[in-house]
Amino acid sequence: MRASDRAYRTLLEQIQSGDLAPGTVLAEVEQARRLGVSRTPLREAIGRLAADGLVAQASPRVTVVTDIDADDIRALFAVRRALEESAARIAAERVADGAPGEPFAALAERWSAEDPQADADAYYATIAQFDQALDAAVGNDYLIAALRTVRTHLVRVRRLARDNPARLAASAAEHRLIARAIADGDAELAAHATHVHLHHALTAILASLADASDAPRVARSTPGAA
Amino acid sequence: MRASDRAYRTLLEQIQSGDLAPGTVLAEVEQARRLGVSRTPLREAIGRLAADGLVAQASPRVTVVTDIDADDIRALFAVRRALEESAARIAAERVADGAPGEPFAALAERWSAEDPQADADAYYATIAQFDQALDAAVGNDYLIAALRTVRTHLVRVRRLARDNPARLAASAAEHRLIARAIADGDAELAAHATHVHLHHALTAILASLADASDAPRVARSTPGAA
DNA sequence: CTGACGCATTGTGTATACCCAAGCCGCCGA
DNA sequence: TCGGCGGCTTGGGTATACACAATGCGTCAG
Repeated sequence: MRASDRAYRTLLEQIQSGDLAPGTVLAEVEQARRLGVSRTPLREAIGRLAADGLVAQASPRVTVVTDIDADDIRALFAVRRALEESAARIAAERVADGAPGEPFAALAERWSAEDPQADADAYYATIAQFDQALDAAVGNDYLIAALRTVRTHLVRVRRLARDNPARLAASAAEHRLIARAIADGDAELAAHATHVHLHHALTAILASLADASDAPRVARSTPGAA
Repeated sequence: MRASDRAYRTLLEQIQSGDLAPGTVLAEVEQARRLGVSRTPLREAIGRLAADGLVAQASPRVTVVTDIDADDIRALFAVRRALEESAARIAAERVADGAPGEPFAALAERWSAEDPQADADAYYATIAQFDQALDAAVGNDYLIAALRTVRTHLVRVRRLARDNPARLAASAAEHRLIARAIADGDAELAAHATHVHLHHALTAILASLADASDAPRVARSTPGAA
């Protein structure tokens, strides 16, 4: 693998996981030394992160990890709603038009069979499979690229708002409906179920954020509302 | 301005204008020499173009200008529909919620007053102003970034499909309705009028493409159907 | 004559050196 | 003592040198 790819993946992971907190300054020489690559591939990695919106130029000389607040999450979900509703609708239409619906039927089965107590990691792994099936079903590179950007940011949002088991179970049920609708070729239901799911997801995330600001963690990097 | 920015702008312009035809191989040393910059900033420019989807790695060693066909245009419009309908709806909602609607009222006026015989350049200049007003009204950086990518590709699509005066006049009327709906804060009308406009635009473009393949230009870079 | 192997060439990936601009600190003058 | 100016330091932008890998062509063997 190329050094620039390694640098990108490493920085992406560390930003998404919060190891590199929002506001952290990414100096080229320092990061290059830390990641064991030279400045040239590191610059390319930072450029890609900037294109993703995960870092930004605070001033002509300093690049910082971008922050994400409740307004960002609302804005992100507005885009997500637009793209995922379309994706669900198109996928269902294509299934109705003869494309294979088995992957979605299988996922719907997974979500009904799966232990609702399963941990968040298993849940998100299944979500990733669903996303992959959706991408394959829509077969639209432009849409996939746009969704990829949204998902990149979404990883950070999920970290900000830890899910509770009840929400996870409800979310699984919502996804079961979406997957079933796509498998059945019901475009309108797939789109509306997606809308409903995203509404609940956004509500839960914002509520979780409000809780977190009421009882902030120790060693919180940003001052918060407290 | 930075050398990498100059290289990016120049290459972007030349790809969008067709000076660099689809399939053209972009070798680093050759392009760096041609644009009068060194390989380092040129690599950054090519990287940005790759992120935009305007160039792609055909093989590990060759980067080529991507092609765009009827299927690409349909895929692009699927994304465009999702994003612009949302943008129009959100803009109208925000106007209804107290945001200034004057820019859209002024644009609606422009489109009703404007000479329907006006040339395509003037038409697209007004469209650009409308896009700018829309971006400002929605105030959603994630949505704006996604729309920016779509518009980047759209420039190439417009070049492929030369517009006729009748379509330009009809399109102006469609935009007048959209702008009025936003100015009036009518979100549903704004979204549906956008949907209708994009349907007509896509239909006209595909028809124009079909005409063009019936009577291909001389010196056409790709063999075409003829 | 054909196919495979090896060498040469070319171009990308990476490292590094140089240059310039911006920010900061200290000094001087008011 | 405070404000402004100038130099120094630091870091990003660019150019270039070097290394490696892939591709293409030529040659040799079957």
